[in-house]
Amino acid sequence: MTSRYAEVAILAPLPRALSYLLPQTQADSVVPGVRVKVPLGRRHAVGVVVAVKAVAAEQDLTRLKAIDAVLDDEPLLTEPLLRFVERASQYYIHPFGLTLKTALPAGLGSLQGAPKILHTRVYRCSDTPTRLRGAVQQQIFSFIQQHQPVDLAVLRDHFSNPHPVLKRLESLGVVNSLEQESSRDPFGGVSVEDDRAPELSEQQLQAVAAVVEGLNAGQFQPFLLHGITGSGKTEVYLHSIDAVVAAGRQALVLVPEIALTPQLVARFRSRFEQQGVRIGVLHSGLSAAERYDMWRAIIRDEIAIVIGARSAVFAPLRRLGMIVVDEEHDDSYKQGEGFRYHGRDMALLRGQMEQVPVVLGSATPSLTSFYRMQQGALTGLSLPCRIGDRVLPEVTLIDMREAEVEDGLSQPLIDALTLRLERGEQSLLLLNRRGFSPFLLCRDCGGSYRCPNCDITLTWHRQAATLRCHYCDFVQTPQDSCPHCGGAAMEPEGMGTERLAAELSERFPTARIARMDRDSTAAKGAQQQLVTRMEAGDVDILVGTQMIAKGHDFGAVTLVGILDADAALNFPDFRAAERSFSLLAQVAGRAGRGDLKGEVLVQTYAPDSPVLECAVSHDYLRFVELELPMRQLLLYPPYGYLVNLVVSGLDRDAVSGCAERLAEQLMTAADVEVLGPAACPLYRLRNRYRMQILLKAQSRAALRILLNQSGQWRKLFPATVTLAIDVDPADMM
DNA sequence: AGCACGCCGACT
DNA sequence: GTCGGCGTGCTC
Repeated sequence: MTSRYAEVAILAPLPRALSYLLPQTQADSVVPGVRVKVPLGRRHAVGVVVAVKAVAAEQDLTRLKAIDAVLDDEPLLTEPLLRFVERASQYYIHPFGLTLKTALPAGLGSLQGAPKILHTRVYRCSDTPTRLRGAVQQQIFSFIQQHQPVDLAVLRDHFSNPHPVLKRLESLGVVNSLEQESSRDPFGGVSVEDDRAPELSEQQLQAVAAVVEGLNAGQFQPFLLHGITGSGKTEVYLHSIDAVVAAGRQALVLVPEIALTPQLVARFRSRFEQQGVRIGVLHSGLSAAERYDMWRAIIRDEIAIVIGARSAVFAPLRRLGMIVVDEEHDDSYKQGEGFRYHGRDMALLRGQMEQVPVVLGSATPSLTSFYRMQQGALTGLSLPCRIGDRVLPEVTLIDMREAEVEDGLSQPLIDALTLRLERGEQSLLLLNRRGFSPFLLCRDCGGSYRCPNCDITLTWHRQAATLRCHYCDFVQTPQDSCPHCGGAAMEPEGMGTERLAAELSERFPTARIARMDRDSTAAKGAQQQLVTRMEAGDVDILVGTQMIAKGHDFGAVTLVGILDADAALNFPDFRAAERSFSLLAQVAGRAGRGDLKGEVLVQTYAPDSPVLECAVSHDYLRFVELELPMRQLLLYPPYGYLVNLVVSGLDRDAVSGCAERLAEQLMTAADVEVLGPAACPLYRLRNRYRMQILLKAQSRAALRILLNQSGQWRKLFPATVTLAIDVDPADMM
């Protein structure tokens, strides 16, 4: 008998997988992809089996401990998926076990408190009754007949106390029931209308044909679908996915944050569910148990199309046929903490490993993707026209240095809002700062409330009557007097969405004003409710953060106002211009999507900024021609590759000392430029001091060689100082 | 991540 | 003399 042992990646920050003997019982259920409980030191931990190996003759296994128990009946990951996660962990220099923990539904890494698999009773008709006594019996039977299989929970929703009747029907032998694993309905039982595919334009047809060709070729092929807002990118996805499904394969659709795009999900459902094609969603709005359900439904091969946020790139589809990354330029694809992966880049890696086409779609592609298309690494597909030839909105810059300004609103914007109210048309106002005001200022000493853990002022939330830190979770209520000098008057200084909405209400007392930001949409369903009100025309002016820029398609909006266009422009970051341009282009695209022409007013203190000029003229290509040479000059992406090393700890001197020592050691590296150490723009965050060292190189290989030694760097540090490695950073705050 | 081991200050 | 602080190191 050949003995075997298992390689187990513990879901904790261990540098490598550990070997364990198979358990006495259920040894055969130890297969790659199942979770196991293993002894680790003097405690127990959860890990994922990543390989089962036969013992080589010379190996001594007597020192190995044995697996305690197998935690899953079926693997949670397929073998190709395990290999993909492993590659991802190598790319981002992140421990395999922790990477797995991020990829898997939350809660599976601990021994207690893991999400439960729910079981429900499901009813079906088994016979046609000769005659049923009682109207209720008849009603329930007909309901089951029409909707079978029917969940008990659904019957409870439709009938009061159906249980005794169901028992009776069962004993009559006309229905039967089955205890089965339930998939909680992620759509909350909402069904959608059937939707017919429209005729495609010539360009759309060409794009679909190219993708389908890639699909049929059965090989990795990356596309960049560049189409301005309203040009019909979604139809290209839908038609391509139609071909994927027809070929018996599955599609993965990534969106920046799915909770923000209920319309996209509804469109997919209406197009596919009538054909019996099941759609699954994975996003942060789901509970841990719901995600776990969805994950299991996917790996059981019950789902043909998965729509999800960045973590859905790890969805355990077995017959993946294509990956779509919608709004590929969006920053929310990059995870900012822990396993700092980029959903789009991982989609490309997975597509490469599984030999399937990957479609990146955007109205304002990331400069990296656009450049790679120019270089031929991505195949370009272009949709240059808006559907129905709707004209782009007219964009006007308002020079705030010269304009008459009241409460943060310039006179031209006030006039434009007044005009929309008179005409009964809707307006959107973008102000990318939530809360009432960014701080409370003392009139006597000029002091303000600051976060005790971070290097910033506390934002005043008037409605909640609290001061909050937008970086850590610190909350406090203000005192009656200034905390510094005891002065009486602390007054709100600066403008946030909450204040803007309040001031608009005063200025336009009869207007219906709503606010959409993280605060006003925190409650479950609040976001959808806002969208519904907006669509029903129950809102005249919608004030919001960048949330209003993404994914919504409000037909009756004819005015978009951007209050502080410079905010994103002045970010201390090489991507500031790119981010500004795409945000402006996105919001501007919200105007005039219906039959009415749109107008966009942009308030700025830098009206001569070339970035704004490009946005005004809807000129993406000119923006690219402007920005790429700057990147090239400084060897920033896409011309160079970056890795940001963030050293942090509670002790200021220990942090800077470690950062200095690390930088010194790095200086010897070949072909890698070492910038810093420098204090991070947010020097103190969550009570930790933070320094960064930016590595820049012309090739990934040079960085790779350097990063291979990163295991040793941590030895330079005491345990109190931590090093975070951010490969391809999206920002450097 | 846990969890134990180990080496320096304030207590009976 | 010990109790306990947290800094360091290991986990098959």
